[in-house]
Amino acid sequence: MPELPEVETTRRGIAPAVVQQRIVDVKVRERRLRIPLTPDTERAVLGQWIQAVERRGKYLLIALERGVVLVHLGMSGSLRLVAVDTPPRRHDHVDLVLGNGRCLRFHDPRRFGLVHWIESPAEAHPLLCHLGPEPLSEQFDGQVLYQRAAKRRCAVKTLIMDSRVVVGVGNIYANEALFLAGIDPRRAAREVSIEQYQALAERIRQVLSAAIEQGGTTLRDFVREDGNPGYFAQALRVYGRDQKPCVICGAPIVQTRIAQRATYFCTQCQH
DNA sequence: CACAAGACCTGGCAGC
DNA sequence: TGCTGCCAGGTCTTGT
Repeated sequence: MPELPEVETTRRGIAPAVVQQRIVDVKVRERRLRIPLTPDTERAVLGQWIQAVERRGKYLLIALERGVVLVHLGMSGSLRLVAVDTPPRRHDHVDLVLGNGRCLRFHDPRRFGLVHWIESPAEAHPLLCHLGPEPLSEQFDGQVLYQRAAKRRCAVKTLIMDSRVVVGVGNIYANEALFLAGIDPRRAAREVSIEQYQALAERIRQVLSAAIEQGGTTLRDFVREDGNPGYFAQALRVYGRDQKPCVICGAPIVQTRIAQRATYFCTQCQH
């Protein structure tokens, strides 16, 4: 699913329709999410006005008058805006029914995602308080990566996917950014130079920004708030391209596994 | 502290 | 047409 660009695409899609709306009903069809959805969430949320829709890493924060609804899309989740009378489909677990006759509907076949109400301040919540900087903010650069890499023998790919180091970089965009930066994903994090980390940080920002502009990457599950896919999949240079020619040098892209995750790279272009 | 591996789930697909 | 096994965009927890 959803890495940062898909979550940001969802945020931008739903915000105009839900901000300044009142939650007039909450329908829960499945409580067994990553965090079980308890009745106090419904009780707390009902009748409140939505103030804003923000994002922290891959979490969506629906800010209410009192507290915040945290939404995470896990691997297979999506949020859609539908008319109130739209019949639910399989795996449509939660509806927030709004005063304007629309409904924010959470769908997640694998149930790795969550919908969870918390009291403010959200930043202090255990799910959010250890998160690293936002990759598209001023707080993030090559220096941050280099410092955090200091004692770490894990692969550089694993480092940039660690949400305590930087948020939002999932498996697809980690592969893509390392390709664009010309860095072998298997390299030990502490062996990578500051110059290379500066290039890598720049490429992470670039690939995430480009993906947001395209509405994210749809491989199978992800849909935008209007039910349409994102279009960045066609721009992927290495992810999913095992044995296909490198777009730079033509050598076959190689697939391997790093920390249990599919990893794609060009042995000619990445060192 | 750093790291690897397992756990959580369902659905889609390849191969037999 | 089944059935089986493997794979998938993400974290969190456990054990070394």
